[in-house]
Parts: sequence; structure tokens; C-alpha cells
Amino acid sequence: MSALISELNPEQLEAVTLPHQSALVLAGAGSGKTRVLTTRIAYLIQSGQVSPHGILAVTFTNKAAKEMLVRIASMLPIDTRGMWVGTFHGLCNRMLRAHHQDAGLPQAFQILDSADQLAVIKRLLKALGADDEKFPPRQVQWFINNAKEEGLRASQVETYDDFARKMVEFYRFYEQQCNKEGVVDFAELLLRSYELLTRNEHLREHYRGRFDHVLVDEFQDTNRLQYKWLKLLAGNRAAVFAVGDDDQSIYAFRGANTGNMKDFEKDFRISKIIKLEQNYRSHGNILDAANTLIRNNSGRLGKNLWTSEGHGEPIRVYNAPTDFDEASFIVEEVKSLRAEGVVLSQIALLYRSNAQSRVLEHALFNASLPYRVYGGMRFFERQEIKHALAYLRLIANPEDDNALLRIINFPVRGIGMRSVEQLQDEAGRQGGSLWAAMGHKYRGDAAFGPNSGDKAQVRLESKPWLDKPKKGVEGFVALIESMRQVCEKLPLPEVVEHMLEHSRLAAYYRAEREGADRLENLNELINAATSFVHEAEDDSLTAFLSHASLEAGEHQAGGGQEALQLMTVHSAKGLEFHSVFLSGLEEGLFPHDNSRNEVGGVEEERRLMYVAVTRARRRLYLSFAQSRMLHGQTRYNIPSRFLHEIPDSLLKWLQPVQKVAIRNEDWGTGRKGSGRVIHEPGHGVPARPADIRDSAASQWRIGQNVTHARFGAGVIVNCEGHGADSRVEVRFGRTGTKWLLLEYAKLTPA
DNA sequence: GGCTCCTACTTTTTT
DNA sequence: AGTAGGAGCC
Repeated sequence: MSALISELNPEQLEAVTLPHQSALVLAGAGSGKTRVLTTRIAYLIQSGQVSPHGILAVTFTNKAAKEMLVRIASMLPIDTRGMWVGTFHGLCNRMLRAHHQDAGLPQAFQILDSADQLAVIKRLLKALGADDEKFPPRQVQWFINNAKEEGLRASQVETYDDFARKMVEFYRFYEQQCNKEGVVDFAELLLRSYELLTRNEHLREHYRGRFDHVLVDEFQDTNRLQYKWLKLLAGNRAAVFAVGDDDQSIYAFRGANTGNMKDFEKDFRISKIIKLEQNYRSHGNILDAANTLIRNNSGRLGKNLWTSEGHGEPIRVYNAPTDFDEASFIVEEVKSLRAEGVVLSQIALLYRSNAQSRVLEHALFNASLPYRVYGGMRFFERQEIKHALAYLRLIANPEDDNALLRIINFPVRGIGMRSVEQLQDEAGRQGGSLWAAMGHKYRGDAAFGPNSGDKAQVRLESKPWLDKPKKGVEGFVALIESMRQVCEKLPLPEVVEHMLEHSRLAAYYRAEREGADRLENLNELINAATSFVHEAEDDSLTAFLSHASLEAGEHQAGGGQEALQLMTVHSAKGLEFHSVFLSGLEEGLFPHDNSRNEVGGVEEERRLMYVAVTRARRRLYLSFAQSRMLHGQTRYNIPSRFLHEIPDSLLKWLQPVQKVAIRNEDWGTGRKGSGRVIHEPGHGVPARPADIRDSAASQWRIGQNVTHARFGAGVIVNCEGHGADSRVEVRFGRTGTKWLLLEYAKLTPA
């Protein structure tokens, strides 16, 4: 016991050993948040206050959940598999599987990811003859998910105009469609689970009786529904231990509600908030920068990070003429860091938006520095994997129209648009699924239905259809039926293998010229199934499909190598690195232009900046470029306001080195082309791109930083006219872009 | 049914 | 700049 808690600081100790009561822990970046959470679980169990059975621990990402389980397992010699530790969605899925009948779901209900959901909505809108100019599918999707995340069904959404009424109508049809197919989207997992507990008193009391302690990680990221779910589950008995950091709330844009922290204080009668402010990660200068920065936000719960370690190095700032120069600066610095012995995997290149990675990748590629970009296409979202999963879904649940439509004619088997439309009409008439419509139409001449399995089996053995596949709908029905038969008897990896061959998916990609990678991914799917069977408690096909939907991000290829880490600031949350490069610190980019019009947008951007800064342990680089290629256009930006919010005393401005990268002919020829950065040490290569022209009034140039008496700092982005008519277009930080007559506007070069 | 061309889009993202 | 998805043509 004492070993568990001996190395905790007083606040951590207080949090870990708190008696049975609800508590809010404000845990700053690097303050040992995960450690406190897991140690508390271990402490509660080891001191006999609760059995593993009585613990419910919730996180947002699978990665965090896994990390939690690993840490608990390292502290306690218990089997963690029976514990309810997981993501909101994972736990709700678990609950709904256990009570699928009470929840009104088929046993093998399938989970739609965002792309699946969008496909269902598109199909629905089309069937309803909706004008997709007026009602873009994405917006409908957004509307539905928002409503669900507020805990509202179509019948409960209040509408004040025709547009909203139309949206609600789509929502209602969407609900019906999902119910018909036995599929649920992500938000539905939460909402169903919530409704199940609301309606079913017996179950509610069962779970309330079971969970003595509910622990929540990243509490600031919970949405309204998740909060309601927690409240419902906790009841009056359970102690809810919520850990979060309002300063690291960066997901308001997708429904996270920091207000939950304040509600929590009230609803759970929290008498005392424990603050973890001692930081074990970063040196003083980095923390001071983060603290001063975040103080510009209003309505914070308030917290100041400190460290017992020294100030460390100053924060390095680099002002680059162009994004290319910025990238080559970073490359040079990375090289010298590596020479100093910092391993590449401990260096992160962070940026606000994914589009910024390209120029960095290019420079890294040319410098032969290994790197890994996070946040690309996920394994389970790849086209070929989606196809394969669609077959598997049909095996598990043939009513899944979405899956059926994806592969009814892939690989092609002569089912054209017309046949599909006929089937859809038929399904519409029957009010059932497409599969049911097929059965209706082909009953008698094709193997179909629960009792026709034997027939299919005989057919399969006597005349293997692989040699002579039946075409058309009849062939498709026979194919799926035979797969369903065969798969009942095989272990999961062999089911996948069988499906890949007999669906002819494997053959299709084997024949495809560029299909090698896809084929490899399909093989990887068999591997994924194999390891799933070894690791999971439940190794059924349905469980595997849930895993594929809920943990799509987990299965990322090519991890572990010694490589630089490239990612957005969002995906860096929770991670730490020896050295961090934060590039693109420009107004319009970070803070992003689009956030300026949103309520609280800039404050969220500032929290994002706070997250970025606090990722660095020892060294932090901040850089910006005066001109940048974005969406095919050169943009001229002024330095980010966040840069000015960090005290100058913490910063060290680096001089532009005499090595300047210029673009040559090859530069834009693509990632794997022969593009090359030319280094010309000591040569006076002009730092500015060649496309900058002198304006009429020659003292002003495009790209020049200027100051305006009223609008403040800006940068000239365009100019026109001669003599007294000369006008310049200036982009200012707050005011946006303005055309100014040089004769009147009091501009000073900055 | 599949290919090519054109257009529209481009903040952040987990489940 | 780059790409994804749709329309239209063979």
C-alpha cells in the first residue's frame, strides 16, 4: 500500500486517498493526472474499499483506456478484464450488447462510423427526393448528431422554422431506417444506453448498485449527453471522481461542454476542488509561457503550473520569410538536436491544420529524415477494408442495407442500378430491408431464409460456385447464404479468409495493377482478426465488428520506428516530447480565421496553443512565416497574437541563418519526386520569393509589415495604382483585410 | 461498367 | 496545390 502512494505529492495523495465522495480534480498539463486516476483505482481496491467489480472508469480514447488498464495491471495482481474500464462508447456498447432486447436492438446490431452514417443519410435524402443544395447531407448529419448529443429524439427537438422542421423530419426517417436495419451510430450508443437506464428501473438499480466508484478522465471534454449518462448511472450512491483541465478543453467545436465542470460542482455538491498544479514535465520557462498565455482567457476555474526544476532554456522563436524557409530551418535544427543526442521520436513537429504538414514532409523527405505523420487515413477506414467489413457485416446481420449496398455489385456481378432500384422499391413496399426484399423476390429459385441453409449447402458442395459463379441477385443471395453457413463453423480468422476468397475481393485486388497495397491491407485484416481472437474476451464476429467500428484508430501501421513525430496540436494532446517545434504561428492560421467568428473561438484557439506549448519538456521552438502557400495561393500573414502574449523575457529570437532554401524547378513535383532543397551557404540568395513586385510607391512592398495608427500591426498583401491614387491592401490581425489609400492612411514600416 | 474530365472543397477529430 | 466526388462519355 505505502509503495503505491509513497511518491505522491500532497495534492496527489489527497486526491488518491479521498474518502467515498464525489470530487473534482483540476489537473494541469503534466501534473500526473493519469497517475492519480490509476493509483486511486489501485488504492481503492487494495485497501478493500471496493472490488474491481464496483469500479467504472471512463475515458475518451481507446488509447487512454488501454493505458489505464496497463497501469492498473502493473500496480495490482488482478485480472482487469472484468473491470468496466473503457471509452464512453465502448462501455455503452457493452451495456447494449448485454441487454439488447431491453434496448430494442437485434443481438448482432452493427455500429455505423461517421462515413457509414453519412452514406445512410445520403441514401435517405435521395429516397425522400430532398434538395441536397438546400439540405447538404453533412449538415443533416451534423443536425442529427447534435440533437442526439443533447439527448434529444426527433420528437423532442423544438423547431421554430421550416428548415428545422425539415431537419427533424429527416432525423425521424433516419431513426426509422436505422431501426429497420438494426444499426446504431456513435451518438446512438450513448443515447440508447441512456434511455435504457432511464426507462428500465430494474437495470438502473442494478448498475447503480454495482458501481461504487465512477472515475472520469478528461472531464472537460464530455458533452451534455455523456454528463447526463454519468449522472444517471451514479445516482445518489456512487462517488464520481472527475479529473479534467478546463484550460485543455479543445473540443468545444464537436460538442464538448466545459459547463459540465460547473454543473458537476453544483449537482454533486462538490465542496472542494483539488488542484494539481505541480508540473513534472516541463522546465520553468515553458510553464511560464503557458501560464501567461492562458491568463488571457476569461472564466477559467483558475490554476497556475509550477515546477521545482529550473527555468531551462529560453523559448526559441524564428521568423521565416516563407514557409519553405521555415521548414528548412526546422530541418536544420532537428539535425543538430539529433547530433546532440536527442532521439527523433522525442521530437515533435506540431501544426494547427493538417494541410501544413506537406511543406514539412517535403523538407524532411529531401533531408532523408525519417518521420511519421499521425492522423492520416485509418486502417479500418480504407476502402478495401470497408468492403471486406461489409461482407462480414452481412454475415452477422443481413438486414444491414448500408453494408449490402456497398458490396452488392462489388466485385461486379452484373447487378446494375436498375436491379438495385427495383429492390429498393420492393423493400419500400414491404417496409423491410433489402435482404428481405431479395428473399421475397427470389424465394423458390435461390437458397434463402432461415430454413434453406441445407439446400444451399448441398448446392455449394455439389457445384462449387467459385468455378462457375451465379450472376445477378440470385448469385448474390446464394453467395451470402453460403458464407453464413460456412462461417458458423469456422474460427474468426478463417471466416475472414473464406470471405475474402469467396467474395472474390482478394481476386479483384490481385488483378488490379495498383492493388498490392490493398491486398496487403486485406491480409492485415486477417492478422487483426487473429490477434483479436487472442486478446478479446468475446471472440465472436459481432464483437470483432464492434471493435473495428469503435477502435478504428488503434490499428495504425508502421508505429514504433525511430522517427520524427508530425501531428496537429489536437492529436498531440496527452503526449509529451523532449523538443517541440510549433510552426505556422500566424494570424489566420493559429488562431485560425474560421474561429474568429465563433463565440469563444479565439479562447479555444488559445487553449489549443496552451496545449501545444505544454507538450515540450525541455526545448520549444515557435516559428512563423511571412508568406505561405495555402490552397494554391501565397498568403501574407502577420505573426500570431499568441506570440505577443508570451513575455519577451522568455523568448530568444533566432537570427535567420545564412542558409536559405529556394524553390527550384523540381520543388513542386510531388512527394516522391526529385525535388531538392538547395543549400547555398553564404550566398546572397534573396530571402523573398521572386513573385513579389515593387509597388508604385516603391517604399511599400507586398509582404512588408506595417503599422497603422488605428488598426495596429498588419502586412501588405496587395497594391495597385500610381502616385496619389496608390492603394495598398493590408491584412490586420483583428480587423481583417482593408484597402488603404497611401495618401491618407498613416502607415509606418514595421 | 468503367474511364476521364471537371468542379468544389479545403480547422481541429474521437467514437 | 491537391483531392474527392459527380457527371458525362465510350
